[in-house]
Amino acid sequence: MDRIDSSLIALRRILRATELYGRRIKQTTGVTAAQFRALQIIAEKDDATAKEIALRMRVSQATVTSLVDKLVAEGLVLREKSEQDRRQINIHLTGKGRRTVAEAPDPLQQRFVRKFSAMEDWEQAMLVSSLERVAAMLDAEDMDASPVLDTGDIKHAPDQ
Amino acid sequence: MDRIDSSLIALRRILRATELYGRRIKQTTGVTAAQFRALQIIAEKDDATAKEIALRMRVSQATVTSLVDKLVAEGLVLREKSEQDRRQINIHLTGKGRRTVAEAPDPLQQRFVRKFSAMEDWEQAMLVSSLERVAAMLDAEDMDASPVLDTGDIKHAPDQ
DNA sequence: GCCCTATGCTTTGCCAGTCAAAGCAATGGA
DNA sequence: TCCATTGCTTTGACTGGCAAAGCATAGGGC
Repeated sequence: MDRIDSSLIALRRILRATELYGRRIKQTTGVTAAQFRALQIIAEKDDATAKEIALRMRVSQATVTSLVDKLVAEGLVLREKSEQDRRQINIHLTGKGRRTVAEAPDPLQQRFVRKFSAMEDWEQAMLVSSLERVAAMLDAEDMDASPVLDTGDIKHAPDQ
Repeated sequence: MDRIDSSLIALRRILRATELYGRRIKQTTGVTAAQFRALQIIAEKDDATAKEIALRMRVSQATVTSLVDKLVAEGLVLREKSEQDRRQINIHLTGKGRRTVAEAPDPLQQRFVRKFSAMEDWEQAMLVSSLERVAAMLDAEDMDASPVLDTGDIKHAPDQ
């Protein structure tokens, strides 16, 4: 087994792990991964327009509409017409939404953070540089990825 | 920005890159990523049972049934009752299926392989060990991942 | 040889995410 | 005043995914 195989297998495992965690979360909690991602983007500045979310998530506006529909149904966000430009809709968090973002459990990310924190300094450095290297290898276009995995937010990861 | 953030961002970029590539392939080729993954598993031994595919892909048998339905509709595979155990179904490739697997373009994986090959020996080694480390951090259970990314197969990657 | 349980797959019915295309509403020139 | 543009939603469709129920076969145990 050569290194190319090994690296591809490892990548595949990473991909699969996030996929499986996503599914599990969908089943156990109310908010799904995609919905939560949208929620986080809104939470960053406490509100956002549909277009903004669509651009950040790299999905169509139609998709955002349906995601936001669900968030509204859950009482996590509210729609409100912008006063400046009444075509725009400001989507902003409710108290419940804010709480959800803050408290959302994220087993995958927590797991990562916990184990990462336990690593030696040099190991951490190596890992970061390797991951960034791989990311650069894979993504063609610019990406404004925020520090967010599919299903969680580092900023609020509880067990540090 | 600390290392945890950096590593999570990099991970997110990797995830997103594969996600976007998957979408692009879905749009340009007939087969979707999930369907192609199933096809590859079948191709490995030229045939497979539904259960086998379900286990390898970590999805339910019901899901496999629907994926195979689509592959059958596309004329890529055929279902055939096993002679040994008539409860089992052998799913095997057609000529078209074999051609599809062999020729399927895989920009993401090709890209990775090309860049990986261009790296220094020590860099390759570091990358492999880092990726495996991360994979181990993320996946709880054992995983028998084959050397296959979401959308392609290293065995047939053309540009070496 | 007959039951009964286990096994392998499909069917049914559901939900989420995603898009394209069409539609509606407001903006902002010309 | 009109019209093109912009921002969002609606509609309708497709894929992936699951659980539960159903169907057919296999294989013991008696």
